[in-house]
Amino acid sequence: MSSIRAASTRARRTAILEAALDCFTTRGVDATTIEELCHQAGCSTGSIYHHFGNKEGIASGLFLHGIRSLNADLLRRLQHCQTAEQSVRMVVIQYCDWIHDNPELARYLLSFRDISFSATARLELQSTYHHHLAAIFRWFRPFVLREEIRTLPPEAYVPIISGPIQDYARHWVRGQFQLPPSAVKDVFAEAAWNAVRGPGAG
Amino acid sequence: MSSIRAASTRARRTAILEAALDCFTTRGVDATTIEELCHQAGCSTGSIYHHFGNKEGIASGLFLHGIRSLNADLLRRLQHCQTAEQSVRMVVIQYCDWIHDNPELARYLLSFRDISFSATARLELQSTYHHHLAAIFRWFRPFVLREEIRTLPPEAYVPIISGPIQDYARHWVRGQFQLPPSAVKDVFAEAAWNAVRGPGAG
DNA sequence: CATCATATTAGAATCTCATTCTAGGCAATT
DNA sequence: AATTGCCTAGAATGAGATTCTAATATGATG
Repeated sequence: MSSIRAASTRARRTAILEAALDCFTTRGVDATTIEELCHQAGCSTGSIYHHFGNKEGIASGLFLHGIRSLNADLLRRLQHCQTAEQSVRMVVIQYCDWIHDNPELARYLLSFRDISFSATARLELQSTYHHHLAAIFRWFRPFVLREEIRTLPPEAYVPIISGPIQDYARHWVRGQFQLPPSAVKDVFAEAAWNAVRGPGAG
Repeated sequence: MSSIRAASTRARRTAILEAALDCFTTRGVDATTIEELCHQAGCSTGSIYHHFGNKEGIASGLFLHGIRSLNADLLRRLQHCQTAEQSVRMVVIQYCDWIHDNPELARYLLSFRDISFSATARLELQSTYHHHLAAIFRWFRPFVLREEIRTLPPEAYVPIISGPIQDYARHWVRGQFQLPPSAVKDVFAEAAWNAVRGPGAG
C-alpha cells in the first residue's frame, strides 16, 4: 500500500541520499555543506533534518544502505553455487562484480571513516554485520563438516576469504593500483580458495 | 644537530600529536575541538595552526606517523627471517604484535578511512604506501623466483598476506570480535601461508 | 654586543556552517 | 469540513574552525 504521502516521502529521502552520494564521493563528507545538499536534492534544510536528524545521519544512512545492498547481493548469488570451491570463489567474484556495477556506492563504502558515526548507527551496523557473518557461516558449514573447507574460528572465515580483495579495492579507489578489482578477481579467488581449502577438497 | 629551538619545536609537535591521539580515539575526530587540543597539549590555537595548518593536518599527520612506524617495524623484523614461510608468517605476526604494543595508535589507524584528507596528505600517504609495497616485494622476490611463493601481480602480495588480519583487526577494535588479534595470529599466519605458498615450498 | 630576520606563540576577532526554531501547508481520517 | 499529524520552508542561533595582529624568543650577522 503506497499512499501519495508515503511515496513522496520515499522520493524525498532517495533524492537526498542520491545528492549525498554524489557530493560525498566527489568533495568528501566534511567538505559538503547542508546547503549544497539542499540545492542538489531540491529541498530545504528543514526537510533534510526532518528525515535524517543530522549530517551524520545522512552519512550513516547511506553507508548502511550500501552495506545491506552488497550483503544481500552476495547471499543471492551464493544460492546458485554447488561446491565449496565455487562458493568461496563466488565471495570474491561477487565483490568485484558489485563494485563494477555500483561504482559510486562502492567508492563511498571503501573510502569512509566510520569512527564518526553515532552510537546508534554503529549498533545498527554491528547488528547488520553480525547477521551477515551468521548467514555466511550457515552457508559454509556443510562444507566445513565434510572437511572440504578447513575448520577455523567462525569469525575468521569472512576476513580470510574477502579481506584481501577488500584491501586491494580500498587502495584501488584511491588510485594506488592500476588494475580494477574485476581484472584481478581470479587471482584473489584462487588465493582465497587456497587459504581455506581443507584436506577433503578435490 | 639539535638546537634549542629545534628541540622545543619537536616537543611542541609531539605534545600536540599526543593530545590528538588521546582525544581522537576517545571522542572521535569530529567531536574534539581545537580548544580541547589546546588545553590538553598546553598550547594556544596559534601554535597548533602554525605547526599543522588545520585540523585535518593534525589528523593526517598522526595517521602518517602511525603508518610509518608500523611499516618500519615490519621491515626490521623481516630481516631476522630466513625462509619464505617464516617471512610470510612474520607479516601477520608482526601486525598483531604491533597492535598489542601500540594499542592507541592502532585503534586510530584502524578506525579511520582517509577520504577527508587533503590532496597533499593523500599524496604523501600514497608515496609511503608505494615505497612500502616495493620494499616488501624486494624482500619476497627471491622466494618467488625459487617458486617457494606463487607468482602473482606484485600489487597482490600485501593485500593477500595482510588483508585478512587487517580486516579482522578492524572489526575487533569496534568490539565486533571477542578475541584480540594476538589470540588468532597463528590461524591467520597459516591462512596467509596457504594462500601464497608455491609448488617449490617444503 | 647590537641589530635584524625568522620561527614561534598567544589570544582576540571573524566567519563559515551545522543545527534549531517557528510557522505554515497538505494528505489522510473522522 | 474539521482535525490530526507528517512534512516543508527558511530565518535565527550558536559552536567552533580558521584568520589576524601583535608579541616573544632564537639564532645569525655585522
